[in-house]
Amino acid sequence: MPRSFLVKKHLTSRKPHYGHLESLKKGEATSPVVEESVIAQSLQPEFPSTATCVQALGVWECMPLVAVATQTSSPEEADVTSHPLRETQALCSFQEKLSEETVLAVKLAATPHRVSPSERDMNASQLSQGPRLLEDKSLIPSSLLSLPHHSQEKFECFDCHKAYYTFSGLAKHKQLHCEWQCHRYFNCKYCDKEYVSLGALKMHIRTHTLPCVCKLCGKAFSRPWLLQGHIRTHTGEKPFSCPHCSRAFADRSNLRAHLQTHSDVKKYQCKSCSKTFSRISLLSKHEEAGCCPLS
DNA sequence: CTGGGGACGGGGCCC
DNA sequence: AGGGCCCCGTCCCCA
Repeated sequence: MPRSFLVKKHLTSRKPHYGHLESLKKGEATSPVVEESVIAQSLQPEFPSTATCVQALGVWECMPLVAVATQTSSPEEADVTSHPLRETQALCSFQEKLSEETVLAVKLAATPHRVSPSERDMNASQLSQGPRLLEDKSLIPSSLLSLPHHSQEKFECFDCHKAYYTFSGLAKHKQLHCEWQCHRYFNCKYCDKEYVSLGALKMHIRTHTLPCVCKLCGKAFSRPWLLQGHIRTHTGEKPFSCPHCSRAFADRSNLRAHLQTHSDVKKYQCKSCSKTFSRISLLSKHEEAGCCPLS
C-alpha cells in the first residue's frame, strides 16, 4: 500500500483542539460548548437569525479557542480583565430574539486563551441559568460603537496565531481566510481521499490527471521526474552504479535494494528463524509461508 | 519457491 | 507555489 502521510487522519496533531473537545465532552458534560453539536442544540429553531448570527461570527471556527480556554488554569494566565466576549455579545445583540443560551454559547465560544477556570465555570453555569448578557451596554464592542480601540486586547487565532485588536477582526479572519486554511480538509474530486493541505491535494490530483506524457510511448505519469525515470527505460541510461559490483541501475531505489544483496545481514529479519531478507516483501512471503506463525 | 531486478507510486523535504 | 529530488514502498516479472 502506498504511503499516505498527508491523507487526513482524525486525532492527529493537526487537530489537537478536537481532541480537547472530545475530552471536554466526556469530562464536562454540563459544558454547553464542548462541541459544535452541543451549541447547535442550544440554538432554538424558532429563531433562524440566531444561527445566522452565530455562523457569521465564525463561532464554529472558534471552538479551538474554547478548548484552550477551558484548559487554562495557571493564575498568571487567568486574566479575566479582557473582554473579547463583549464584541461577540454586542454583535449578537443586533440580532433580535436571541435566546439567552445562544448568547452564552457565543460567549463561551469566543472566550480567548486567557480565562480563569472560575470564569469558565461561571459561563457554563450562566448558560444553564439563563443570564441577561445583552442588557449590559458596557459589553458593546468599541468597534461597533465607533470608539477607539480598547486597551491592549489581542484576539489571536488559535491556528495561525494572527492577532487582531477586535473580535470582529478575528471573526472575519476566521471566516474569510483561516477557516479555509485551518479547518477545511481538501477532498479529491476524483476519489474520496482527503488531505490536510491544498498542496498535498494538488499533488495527489496529478496522479489522476497524469500530465506528464512520454513522447516515445505515450505513457503518462503524475510527475516529471517519474517520466524522466521512465524515459531511461527507453534510452538505457543507468546513472546509479553499485560501488561493490559493476551493476548500474536506472532507479536509485533499485540500487538501494540491490545494495542489500551485498550485505550479509539484510535489512529485514524474520523474528522466528532470524533469517534476513533484502526486501520486506520477501520477508512477508517468508512469514506467510509459515515460518513465523506468531507474527 | 526464492531472490533479485525493473518500473513505478506517492508523500516529504528543500530550494 | 511549484519543481526537483529523496526516500520508502509496492507490484510484476524472471532466472
